[in-house]
Amino acid sequence: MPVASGVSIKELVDQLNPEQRRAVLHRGGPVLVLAGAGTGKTRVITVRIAHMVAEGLDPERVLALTFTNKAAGEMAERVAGFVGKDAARAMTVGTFHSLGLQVVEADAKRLGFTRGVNLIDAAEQASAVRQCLKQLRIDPKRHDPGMFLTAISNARNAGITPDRMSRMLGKKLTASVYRAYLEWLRAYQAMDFDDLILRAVQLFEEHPDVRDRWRKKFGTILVDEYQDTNLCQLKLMRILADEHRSLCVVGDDDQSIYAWRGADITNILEFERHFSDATAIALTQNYRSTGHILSAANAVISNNFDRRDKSLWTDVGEGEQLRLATCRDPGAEARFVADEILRLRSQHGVMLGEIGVLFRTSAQAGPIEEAFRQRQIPYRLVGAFEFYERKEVRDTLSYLRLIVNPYDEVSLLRIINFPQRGVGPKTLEALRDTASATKTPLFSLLDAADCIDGIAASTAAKLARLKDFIDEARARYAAEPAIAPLVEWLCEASGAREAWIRDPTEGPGGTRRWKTIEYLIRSIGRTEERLVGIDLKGWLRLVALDGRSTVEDEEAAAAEEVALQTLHSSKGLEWPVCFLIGCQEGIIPHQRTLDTPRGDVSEERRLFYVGVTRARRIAYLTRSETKRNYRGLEETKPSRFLGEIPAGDYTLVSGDDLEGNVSDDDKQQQLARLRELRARIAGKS
DNA sequence: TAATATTACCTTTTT
DNA sequence: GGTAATATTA
Repeated sequence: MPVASGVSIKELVDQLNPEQRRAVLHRGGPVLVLAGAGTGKTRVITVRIAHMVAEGLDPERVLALTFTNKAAGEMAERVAGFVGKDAARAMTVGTFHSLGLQVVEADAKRLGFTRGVNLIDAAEQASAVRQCLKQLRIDPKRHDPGMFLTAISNARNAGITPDRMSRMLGKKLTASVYRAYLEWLRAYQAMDFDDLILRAVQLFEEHPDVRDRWRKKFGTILVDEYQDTNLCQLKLMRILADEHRSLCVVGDDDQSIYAWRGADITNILEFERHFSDATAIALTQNYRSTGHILSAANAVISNNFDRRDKSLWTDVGEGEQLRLATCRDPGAEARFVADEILRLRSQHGVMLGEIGVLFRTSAQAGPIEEAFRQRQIPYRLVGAFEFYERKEVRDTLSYLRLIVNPYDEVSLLRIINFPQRGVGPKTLEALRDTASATKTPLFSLLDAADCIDGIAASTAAKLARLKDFIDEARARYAAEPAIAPLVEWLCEASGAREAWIRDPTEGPGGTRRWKTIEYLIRSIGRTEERLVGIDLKGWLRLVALDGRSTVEDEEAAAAEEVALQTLHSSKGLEWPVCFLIGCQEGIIPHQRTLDTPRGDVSEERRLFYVGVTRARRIAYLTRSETKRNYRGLEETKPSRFLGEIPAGDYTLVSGDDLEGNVSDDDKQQQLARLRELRARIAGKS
C-alpha cells in the first residue's frame, strides 16, 4: 500500500534496524520499547501507527499520547507524512492532559460539575493554597505554600486521601491543608492539572458505561516518554488497554527527569509486572552523537542504580572529545560561551541555529543573555517566556473566561476590582457570605448587591455595571465571533488599558503592559487565521493546556538563533554543538537535591545525561569557580558528574575570556586552575 | 473603607 | 527587578 510520502509501508519498515522493526511489528500484547537517547523512537511510533493503519485499523481508533503539545503536533505531522492529512487528523494525538479534559468535559455532570469545568493554572493553585493557609491560620512564611502543593499533588496521584495522610503518615498539618484545598476546588467547581487525569480515572471507575465507551473508541494506544508517567496515568492506560491489549509505550528510564512532578520511574522499570503479557525491546543504536559523547554519557549514567542496563553505541566514529572549560565567575563563563560561538561561526562555519546552550536553572540564562547582547548574537530563550504569567495577560484572560463561563469565580474575583471600581475586602466579604448562605453563584449576585447588608448603594451600582459589562461583551462576541477584536474592545471599554498605562510601577511612559496586550491581540489574530473556526472557548482551552507554545510558535524560530533553554525543556531535542553550563556542585546536582535527607542525585545525573546526549558533534561542559551570593562571591566545586567522565573522552580548554590585558600572572593562575581541576577530577574517578 | 506607599521575598525543573 | 503581603494615608 503506497503512503502519502510516496514510500510504501514495506519500504519504511525495511529501512528500520532489526530492533526498531520488531517494535513496529509486534502485535498481541503490550510492548515496551526502551529507546535510548537518539535511537529513533519517534520513528518507531510513527511507522508503527502507519503500519497499523495500512493493516486496516481505522485512524479514528488510534490514540497517541505525549507529554507536550509540541511533541504531539510533531508526531501528528510525521504520521500525516505517512498516512495522509485526513487520516492523521482523524486520530487522537495529544497530551495526557488534553485527553483527560476531553473525557471529563464529556461527562462533567456525572462528576458533579454543574457549572462547567474551570481549569486553574499553577498560579491559581498557589493562590488557592495561600487562601487555605490563611483560613487555617498557618503562617506561609514558616511553611512554604509550594511544599504543600507538591505534597498534595503527590498524595493525590498516589491515591492517598487527606484522612489517610493524617492517620497513616502522621502529617497532620499537610493533611489539613490538603483537605482545605480539595474543599476549595469543590467550592469553586475548579479542577487543577492533576484533576484532568484523576477525574478521568474516577469517571471510568465509577461509571462502567463511560469507561466502555472510551475503551471501544480506541483500538490501539501508543505512549511517548513513558518514563514520565505517574501512577494515575498508568491507571488510565491500564483501563483503556484492558480489552484489546494493544499498547505500545516508548521511553528511556535514563531520561526520567520529572519525579518532582510525580513521574514514577517504576512504571518503566516494572512494566512487565504491570502488564503480565508484555514484551520489552531495547533500542541501543544511536544515530545522533559521535563516539566520545556517547562514551561519556554511558559512563556517567552507569553510576546510577536501579536502571534497565543498556549502553548506547554508534557506527559513525569517535568524533571530537568533550571540551571542559573552567571560568572565574558566571559572567566570564557566559563570555567564554559567547566568544566560542563567534569563533565556531567564523572559523568553522557553524550556523547559530545549530547551537544549544543548556542550563539547570532559568536564572543561569541571565549572564548568557547579557554576553550575547553585547556581542549581538541572536538567541531565543525557550520556555522562560512566562507570557501567560504576566499580570496584564492574566487579567485579560480572566475577562475572557468570564465571558465564556460567568460561574468561573476564580476569574471573577480576579477582576472584580480591576480596574479599580471601589470594591474592597469588606464588600467582597459581604458578597461571598451572601453567596454561600443563599447558594447563589457570585455572578448572579452582582446585580442584586443593593439588597445585601454592608454594601453601599453606590458600590452595588458598580457591581451591577460590571455584570452588564460582561453580558454586553458576551453579546458582542455572539454577534461578531472574532476573538482578537473582542479583546481589543474589552481592554478599552473595561478601562483596563487605561489602568495599565497609569500603573505607577510602569515608570514613565507606561506602555509596557499595554504593549504586551497588543502582542497578545496580534498573536490571537494569527491563531484565528491558522485554526479557522476556533472559538473563544476553544482558544481558552488551547491556552490553558499549552500556553507557552501557542505564543512561541508565532515567534517562529528563525534558523539563525542560538537556543537557550533548561535541561528539562531540552529533552527530545538535539544540536550539532551543545554547551552545558554551570557544571558545578549546587547547580547540577542542584543544592535542593543535596539538601534532602538521602541526597539521592540519580535524577540529577539523568538530567546531566540528557544534556550530554543532546550534542551531535561537539559538547562543551563549562563551569565557574565562583557563584554570586547575596553578599559577594563564593567558591564552588566542580560537578561530581564531570569526574565520572572517562579521561580519554574529554579535553580541557581554557575557559577564561582574555579580553583586555592579561598579565603573565593571570596566565599562570589560569594554568594553575586547569591543573587543579585536572587533579580534582582525577581524584574523584 | 479603599487607595496608595512601603517592605519582604525570591530563584529547580512544568503539563 | 518584579510581585505580593503589610502599613499608612485619604
